[in-house]
Amino acid sequence: MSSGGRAASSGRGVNRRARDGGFAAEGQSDADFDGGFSLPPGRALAICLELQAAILEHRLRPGTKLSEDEVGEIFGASRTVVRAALHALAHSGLVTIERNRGAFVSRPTIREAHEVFEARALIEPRVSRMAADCITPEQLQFLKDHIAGEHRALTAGEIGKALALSGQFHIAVSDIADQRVLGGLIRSLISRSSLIIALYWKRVDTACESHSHHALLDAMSAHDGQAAEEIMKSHIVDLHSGLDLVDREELELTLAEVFKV
Amino acid sequence: MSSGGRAASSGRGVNRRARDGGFAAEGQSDADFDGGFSLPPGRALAICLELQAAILEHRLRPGTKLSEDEVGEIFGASRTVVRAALHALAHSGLVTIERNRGAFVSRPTIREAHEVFEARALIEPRVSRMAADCITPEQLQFLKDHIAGEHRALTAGEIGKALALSGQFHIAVSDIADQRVLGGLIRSLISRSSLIIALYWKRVDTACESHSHHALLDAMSAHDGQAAEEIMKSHIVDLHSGLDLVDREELELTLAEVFKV
DNA sequence: TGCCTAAAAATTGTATACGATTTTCGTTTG
DNA sequence: CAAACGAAAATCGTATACAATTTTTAGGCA
Repeated sequence: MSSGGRAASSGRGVNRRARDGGFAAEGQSDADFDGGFSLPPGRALAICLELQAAILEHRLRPGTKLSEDEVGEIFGASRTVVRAALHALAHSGLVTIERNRGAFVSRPTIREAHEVFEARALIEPRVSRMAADCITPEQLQFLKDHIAGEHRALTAGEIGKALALSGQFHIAVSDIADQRVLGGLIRSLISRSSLIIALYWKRVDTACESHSHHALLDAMSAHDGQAAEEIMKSHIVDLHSGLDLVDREELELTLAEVFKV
Repeated sequence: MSSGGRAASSGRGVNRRARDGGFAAEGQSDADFDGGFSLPPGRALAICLELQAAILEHRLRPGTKLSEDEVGEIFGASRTVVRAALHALAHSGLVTIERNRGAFVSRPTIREAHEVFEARALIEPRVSRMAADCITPEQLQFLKDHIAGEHRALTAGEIGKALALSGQFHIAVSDIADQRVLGGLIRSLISRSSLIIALYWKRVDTACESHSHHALLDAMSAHDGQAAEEIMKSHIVDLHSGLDLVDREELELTLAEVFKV
């Protein structure tokens, strides 16, 4: 059901009252994890993360309808909490809500696709440079393991999972740079990138992660900010040019089929 | 409200069903206007915009508690819709929600303040350049009128309103650049900037808008993208350095006092 | 057959009710 | 008198019920 373990978490939340308003929590290891949604922990967040994972792994395709009743039945929650989850996803851009019509997995337009990758090309190189300047050996190892995980998923044929991990790599980099504001923006852009890739990806085979991510890792291990910036820039430009940005119709499969009918 | 002409667009909402998912509406004159929140039009959106305006005009100070019952009573809505509004504001960063404790106007930390203005210094100059490249005479006039409005509010002593208008100027620029993705990011950053200014502003007198905004206007009217980029960059750096980023306690006034007791 | 109309079904929007958690405040006790 | 305890009040989290809107479907008519 839930993603993480959600352990006991003893005396947290005692003296971090209103002081740190708006800013993500301090020590989020795996228990409560906002995930970019500004939601208090609870079932709504859990459903959010579950749906987000499904969308990011391309198990839910853009355009799929997310009926409140249907989602509620699948996750055993009432419409109230499902609505909160869907609204949160809508704010993050993964879902589009139309009045009196319901929620759908967003279908980014071609224009938005261009803009998203142009925005990433502007923001992420800067963050990569910052990450390269301050990365620790432990973080370096973490990224190395992460890439290994990507590779494993790819060779196992789980390309949806591999793509999701590829996105998480970029998020991990921004976490290392310890830039929470830019990190939040990047998170949002990467989520939308996942939808764009689902719709407009041209060549599945392309080593979208391996080479560039490895090169970035090398630059970062050498603390070469300049190189990291350039590599990230060209990496994103490559991703952008790897898209086939033309209209195309698609058949949408229903929600129940995704979550093991 | 909106930036440029952006005409009527007659039969809207008919054949833009799921096709343009996730992307802000096309011809939003002033009726339905998402305002950055991905909410369907309705009372929740109305309350959102009302509260946002109050926060951006510094009539609601950071730290103020936004009780669901109280907000509901003030706007004549049930807690259900108020909750949706508060959650939307939370996602935009203006409000912080703590489980079982309620919603508060966010109190950005000093660190977040730095990051927000660094992010703006990265993104907005680029957008300014794009706007300078494609601005039309009508849009130029619109900005000119906008600045006049700022000046009017300032001389009338309505400094909260003046600051809000100053933020809207930056949003108008990004609308002119016709960059919706970057525009959305900028919107979010400017909202948070307003909170930061409310908390950490040093000198109220400083002509935070007049000079820089005028200079930017000149550059744009000459379609000098390079100059526009540099002016915006130094403008934001100026704003950043105009902050007094140290901790300070504040007395928070209640919600009812703001909306005419 | 094709199209328009209207009733029925499905789905979302909103309000209200109840349970869980937190906060407050009065009382007790060392 | 101060600190600690506990009950009452306030507030949020969630479920359910009803109203409004949309979509679908059945029927009638040219």
